[in-house]
Amino acid sequence: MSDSHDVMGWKHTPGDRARRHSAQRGNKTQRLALLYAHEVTSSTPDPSRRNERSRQAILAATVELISEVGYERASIEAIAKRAGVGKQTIYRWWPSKGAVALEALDESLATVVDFRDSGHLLDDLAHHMKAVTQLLSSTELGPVIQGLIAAGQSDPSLSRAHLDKVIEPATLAWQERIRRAQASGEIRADADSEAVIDMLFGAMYYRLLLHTRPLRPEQIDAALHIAFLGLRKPPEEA
Amino acid sequence: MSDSHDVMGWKHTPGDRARRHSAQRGNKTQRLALLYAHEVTSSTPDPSRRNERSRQAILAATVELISEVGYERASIEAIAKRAGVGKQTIYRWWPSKGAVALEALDESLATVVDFRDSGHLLDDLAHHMKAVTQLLSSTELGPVIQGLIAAGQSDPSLSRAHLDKVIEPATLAWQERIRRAQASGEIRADADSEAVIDMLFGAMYYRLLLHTRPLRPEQIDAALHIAFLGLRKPPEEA
Amino acid sequence: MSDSHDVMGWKHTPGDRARRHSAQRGNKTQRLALLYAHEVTSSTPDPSRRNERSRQAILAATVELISEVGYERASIEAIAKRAGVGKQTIYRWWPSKGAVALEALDESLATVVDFRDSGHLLDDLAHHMKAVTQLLSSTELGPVIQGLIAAGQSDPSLSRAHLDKVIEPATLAWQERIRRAQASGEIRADADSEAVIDMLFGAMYYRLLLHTRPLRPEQIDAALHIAFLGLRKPPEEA
Amino acid sequence: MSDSHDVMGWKHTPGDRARRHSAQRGNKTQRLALLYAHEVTSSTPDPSRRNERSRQAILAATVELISEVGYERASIEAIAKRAGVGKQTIYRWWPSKGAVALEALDESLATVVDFRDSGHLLDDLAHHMKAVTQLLSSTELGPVIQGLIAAGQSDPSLSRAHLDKVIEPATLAWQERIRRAQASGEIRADADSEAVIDMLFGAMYYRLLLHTRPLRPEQIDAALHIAFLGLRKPPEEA
DNA sequence: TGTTAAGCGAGACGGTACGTCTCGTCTTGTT
DNA sequence: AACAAGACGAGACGTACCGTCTCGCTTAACA
Repeated sequence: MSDSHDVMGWKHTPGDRARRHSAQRGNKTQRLALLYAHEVTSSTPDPSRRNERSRQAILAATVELISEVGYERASIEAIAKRAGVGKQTIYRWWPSKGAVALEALDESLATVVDFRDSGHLLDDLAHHMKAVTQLLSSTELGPVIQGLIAAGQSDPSLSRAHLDKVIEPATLAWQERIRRAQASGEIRADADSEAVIDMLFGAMYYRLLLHTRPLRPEQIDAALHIAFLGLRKPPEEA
Repeated sequence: MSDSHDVMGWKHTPGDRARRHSAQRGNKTQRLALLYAHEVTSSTPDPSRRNERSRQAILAATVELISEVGYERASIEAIAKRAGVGKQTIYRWWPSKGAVALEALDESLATVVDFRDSGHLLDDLAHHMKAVTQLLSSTELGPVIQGLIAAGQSDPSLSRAHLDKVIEPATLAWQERIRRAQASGEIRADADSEAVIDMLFGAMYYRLLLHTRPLRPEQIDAALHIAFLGLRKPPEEA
Repeated sequence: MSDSHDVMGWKHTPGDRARRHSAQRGNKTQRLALLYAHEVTSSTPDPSRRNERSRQAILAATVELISEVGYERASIEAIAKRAGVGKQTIYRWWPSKGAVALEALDESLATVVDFRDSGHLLDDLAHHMKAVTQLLSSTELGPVIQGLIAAGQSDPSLSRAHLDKVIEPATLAWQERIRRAQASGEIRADADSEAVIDMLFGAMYYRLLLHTRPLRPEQIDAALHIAFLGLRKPPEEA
Repeated sequence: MSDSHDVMGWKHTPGDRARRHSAQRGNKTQRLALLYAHEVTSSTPDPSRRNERSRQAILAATVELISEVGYERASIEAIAKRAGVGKQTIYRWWPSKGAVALEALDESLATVVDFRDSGHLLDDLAHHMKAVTQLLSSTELGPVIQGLIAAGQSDPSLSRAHLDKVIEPATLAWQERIRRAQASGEIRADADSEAVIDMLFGAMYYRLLLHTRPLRPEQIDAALHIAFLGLRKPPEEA
């Protein structure tokens, strides 16, 4: 199971690797995995023999290079050279540059983006969205994310993986949070939670990808202001 | 002036071409342009001698190829071959594949997207946004737009040109329209018109580019519903 | 005809190129060739547009590199770099490193090896074989020839081309010469001319390829001595 | 001494292995060898622990693969896989593919080629050369020998080993035999025995390596006919 | 009405990067 | 410690396109 190719073409499930390295060698999980060994194709590499040092060097080199020369011009060849690694070591574990970039992003992300429930939806949304804004504008990961989305336009499996690992975990959590706020009467009940997310996150990504204006935290406040009060003329002003 | 390179690197101003072709050959405007010929670099081509048949063939081949094999895999080499044209004829008039795609998009666009003012902002927005949704989801131009935005992530001049020709004309018009609605008291006055556009258009592009869910007209209604009423619990429900 | 692929996979007949360059542009031969243009496949390059400077640079770089680092370690990549040429320019005109080496050898050969008929077979053979010996021992072309024969062991078409262009023209001429000497009564009539060539040339190539002893002109005299007198004990000594 | 690297880079002297296997494990010869162990580098493997089954499998797989796909395309990787052996097991005991092929050839050879002295030089030469011809033309070992000589062009130590193990034992023996025939008056005394061998063996290898014509036993007779009688017109015919 | 200069179709060119292959070494766990 | 297995750094392979260039040809504007 942990060895089989996933939708993205990855030859392993990156999460398993982390678990492996945090566990004792030769433990039960390891032996269990061997029972499924017959399921894998002959060309599938063995994640338990993977060189963690190389993996880290590749991920680091990827983020560095992309932030230096941009996503497009960061070739796999250059990444390998910078990481002091053979090209094949990249191709062995990832199906494309995008997959490497996504894993690099994923690793950096855990610590960056939070999710908290203070009981006040708007405050929490503002806090989260400002963190995301900062991430998207950052010199390091901003270009990685832009490049990832760009590459996703012509690589459905990369787009899918990006959704699964990065986008949906957050959006689904927020949709759930919104539905709870509707149930508790904190906000109106007839709003489509998915549409709310599309609008709030969309506003950020629209600026990021269309380059209309620079992404700024103030934008978040303006957006939440509108989302909360609505455009309709307030009755008391009538 | 019509011959000088613009921000995108175009060797002509596409608009001039249209004007040229609607005018008689050899008229005064033409001759005037030649007076300025000494200002341009020696390699600047003469738009008055351009082969319109080739230009159309290139634009058509570009849209066809992109919709068939995707933006990335539609190489300039393949476009030239499909159009029955030499590569140099493309490089002579456009600086990049993206520039060709943008011009192709621009030509197709005029007829597709409208802008009307019925006096009812929400209705007009809904009408426009549904037209845009249809465009973005279309088999022909959808991939062109996606590819254009993707390419824009690593080509600022393309992104700029896309903004100038396609995005901003619409968004600026809508921002103006919103401000008029605020002035006339149709909607509340304290909403940032730019943020409104970011949210509404962002909601569409977010789905288009992140591939969370297919773009649907119903989504537009849900978004406008939220934008108009807001999330705040209506006082009468309290 | 002159444009079609030959046995070796060459995209042209090298000889034609020479003729082309010695002729006036746009002459009859040129126009005639166009009549046969429909015979060539779409991917066949057009020899009349070939860059002679590049061709010469490639051939020179090939010989240089091979004599410096040996045939095996002279990669096409390194040849291209040394010649200041794109790899594709090599692959466009030759099917393999061996083909380049063979053409380089062929061009150098014309001036090197002679064929003369003084009326005295043994003298002429000695003269020719010593020239060949010198060639095979030379620092420049020796390694090219060794490499060519080595590569020919696993590339039949290269071996074939080597035979056609270099080996057989000489051996067939000598076989014919031997037969004439038999007819004229200069040497005995019952010797198989082909076997004679195999033995004389074989003696040189045997040393070259098996590395038993260095190739030396004296060896030629010893071989011809045996070939002429034979091993049989002369009757007068009995 | 038996453990030290030889010219070829072998980590053992193959002959010792044979001796070892014919002896009881742990006998005196074995223990004696160990006394010299300190002379060898730390990475030198211990031949007494060598797995003979693997060695045989490797040699067999090598000959098989080469005869199936040719020398060039028989990679060490493929040989290891076919032999059911780790790559390191090959690299531990041989310095190159050629060394493996040579040992495989050497083992097969003992039984194939004979050397006899019936007192009639020409007959014995004919017999031996026809056996060699058969060997060189065989589907199994022919390609091995061709490949070995080809590889020898860019690997002097392989060429040297080939000479030492295969070529020179035979040629030296034949040179000696020829000298005896000269001493006994069986053939003329002024022929260079080395040149005779070069011519007779060269005739076979020339055909093998240059691919002028298929190797045939009849060729041997023609060659010996010439070598014996010589080309000179016999006086009695005058 | 012939001259001439630019656009054109075609495609060769010097390059870069691709994704694959094999090399010879290194690492891991088994025998 | 040799072994089977195979990951690793290295780098060449042959291909696909890039953007520039050069070649004849066609096609106007001018002379």
